[in-house]
Amino acid sequence: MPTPSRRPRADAGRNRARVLEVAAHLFTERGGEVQMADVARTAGVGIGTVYRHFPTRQALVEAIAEQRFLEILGFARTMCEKAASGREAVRTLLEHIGQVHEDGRALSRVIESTLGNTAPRGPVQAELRELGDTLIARGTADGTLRQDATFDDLYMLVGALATVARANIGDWHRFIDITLAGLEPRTDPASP
Amino acid sequence: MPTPSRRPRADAGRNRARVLEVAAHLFTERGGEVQMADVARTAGVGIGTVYRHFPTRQALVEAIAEQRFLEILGFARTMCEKAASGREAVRTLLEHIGQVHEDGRALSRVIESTLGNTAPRGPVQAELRELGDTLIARGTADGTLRQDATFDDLYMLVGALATVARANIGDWHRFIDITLAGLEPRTDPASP
Amino acid sequence: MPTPSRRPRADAGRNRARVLEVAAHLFTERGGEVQMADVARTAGVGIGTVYRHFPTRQALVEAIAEQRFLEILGFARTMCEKAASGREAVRTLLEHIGQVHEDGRALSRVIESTLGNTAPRGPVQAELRELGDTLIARGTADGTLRQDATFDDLYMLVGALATVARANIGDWHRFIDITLAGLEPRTDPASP
Amino acid sequence: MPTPSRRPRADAGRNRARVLEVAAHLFTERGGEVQMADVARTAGVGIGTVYRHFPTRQALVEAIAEQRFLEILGFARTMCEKAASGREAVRTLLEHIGQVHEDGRALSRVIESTLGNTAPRGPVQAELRELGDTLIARGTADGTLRQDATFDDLYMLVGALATVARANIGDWHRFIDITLAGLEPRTDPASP
DNA sequence: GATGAATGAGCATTCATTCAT
DNA sequence: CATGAATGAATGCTCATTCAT
Repeated sequence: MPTPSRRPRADAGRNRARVLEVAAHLFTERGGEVQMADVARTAGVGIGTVYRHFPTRQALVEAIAEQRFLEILGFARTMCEKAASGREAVRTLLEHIGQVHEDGRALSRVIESTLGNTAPRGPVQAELRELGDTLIARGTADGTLRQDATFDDLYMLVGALATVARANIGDWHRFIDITLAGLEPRTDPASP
Repeated sequence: MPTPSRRPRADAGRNRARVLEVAAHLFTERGGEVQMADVARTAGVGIGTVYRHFPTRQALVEAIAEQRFLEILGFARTMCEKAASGREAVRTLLEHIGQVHEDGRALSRVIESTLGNTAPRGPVQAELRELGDTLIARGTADGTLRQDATFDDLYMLVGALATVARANIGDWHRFIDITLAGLEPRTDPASP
Repeated sequence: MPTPSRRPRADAGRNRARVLEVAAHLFTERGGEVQMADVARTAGVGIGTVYRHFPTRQALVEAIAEQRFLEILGFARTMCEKAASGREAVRTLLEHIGQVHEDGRALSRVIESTLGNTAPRGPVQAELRELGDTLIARGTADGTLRQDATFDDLYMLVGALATVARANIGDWHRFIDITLAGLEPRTDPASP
Repeated sequence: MPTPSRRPRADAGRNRARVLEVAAHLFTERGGEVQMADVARTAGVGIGTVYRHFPTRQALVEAIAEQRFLEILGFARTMCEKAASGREAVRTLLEHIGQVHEDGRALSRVIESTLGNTAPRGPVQAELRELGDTLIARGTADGTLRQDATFDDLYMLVGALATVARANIGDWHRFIDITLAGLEPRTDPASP
């Protein structure tokens, strides 16, 4: 790894990145029982350094969560154009999110218990919103999603999916199937 | 109140019931910050007594959760027969569950963070399973649910619904709508 | 000491007294660098026990300070009647207080830096006030103190004396001399 | 302000003065909770620079205290000659000192808790001593102070006055009154 | 059975000081 | 000379659980 000498020069927040990476790793493997001191030790820095960059345990978790959002956002942008339809675009996104939560169950639980279900702050939030709106619009336009589908529906389903995937409540692929079926245009507007 | 003298009569597990009731109350109002000592004090017993009946905090939470399951089970039995169709029976059940979690958000969070998503143990589990199977069977029989709908689907959706309702992720009534739409018989076999 | 077995029965706050005694000792010898854990260890109890009786470091210091006040109060009552005059009664009191602060310099500093100059709360305060008033009244009545001497003067001088004695600013006996001379009846009302 | 470019000219100890000034300000306003980093930030320098000039927090406080002594010394020199008598000269000095401590209570406490009651080192000490001796000598010579009054008395009373003024123990003007009365020539040799 | 005092490992956070650049 | 990122020992406090009475 990029750690030539013990105390490089700390070019800007090189350490910050390292701490973040290490923390994500530890949370993923050991969950909430990870202590700030563990993070520091594993990252090879003093605990003070961890606190310089993340003044609170919660701040650290927030940073990790934001990083995750960014990864998902990146993936979503790439995939968005390749999908055959609006619904398939949503499906791909959901599958990715489900996988992220399955792969990082412990981390997911830490984020959930620390931040509740707070949406990301600032620019990320705006980008997320924009992306979601785009997907929904595409689906309603090409007729692969119900006309009344909204961003809020998507947001809600993502939250639910995260729970299903991280808590191992059932087969989250199946959850996506059912859910997307529920978002299809209603053939029979008056359900029997 | 029923505490005339210092030691009323120590009737069997009168205390157990009292502790359980008080604990549910406190968790509902103050969430996870409730301490075992609070429970004891509020119940008017020593903390040792609490531990006699519930050897662990987790055990106490489990007992509360089971009680909840029982209430839901009771409601479900009553409602089951009145519903117009299998799907409507499921809807009624889900609506009830959503309401329970909305009304007891803090308690819901405590249960979630303490027990993860562990299903109830013992007899309750069996009864729950039986009830669920019955509902699903009725729906597939009367054609108001997809033929491939299973108990596991229901279990998963209940878990997801609980999250949506307790974390306030969105409108859980809407969640039920989408979800039940997804469980309808497939008019268009084209979707995977 | 009255510690037959390791965990006697903790008759009421036997432990409380022990912790208080030990804490006073340690503060007297090592001053502010004493940690709560030290107190617990030295007292032979768990740190939780210390916190049970004194929920805060400040609370512990307050208790020690109050104890000191009580000792002084006790001494003052005894001495009050034996003194030849009001002024001599005040002198005896001041000498005692000076001695207490000289003997417990480090403890005095801890009390000062923790509580500032807060007067004792509750009943002790009232008793102190009463005693002081009595002394002043006697002195003004028998003509050994200035007619305009007040309790507030005494309170202020005690505070100043405490500083002189604990900080070793000078000879506190001399401070008392000067101070009492200043409280004598004014022979010459218009000072030259 | 004198910070045109990033590094003005680095004139000798221009920084030292700035840090000193800023630190005194901060201590006066926020007391002991001021951190070294606050001082650096407010002074617009790096924390390393603060430590270059004052190798220790205590050193910084000492420098501030010395500065104060110098101000008082300056005032004393001016006033000394104008006073009507030795006693009045002492009174004027004490009034000034009381005012300084009242105006800078928080700073006073910081100095006290950091330095205890250490007298200033080096030349300032000598000047202070000389001034005090002069005042006392004048008072004993013109008969407005007791013949046995000494510099140590004055030093002690100043220390006590500082406590009264900074801790708000009582009316420090009254303290000066009583104290000076105690330093008057003894009309009645009866008292010890 | 009941009681509640005692336990003590565990934890997040602070801040004066150092030193590589 | 200046900078400020890094350091890490120190600290007060919590709370589930135990056990002597």
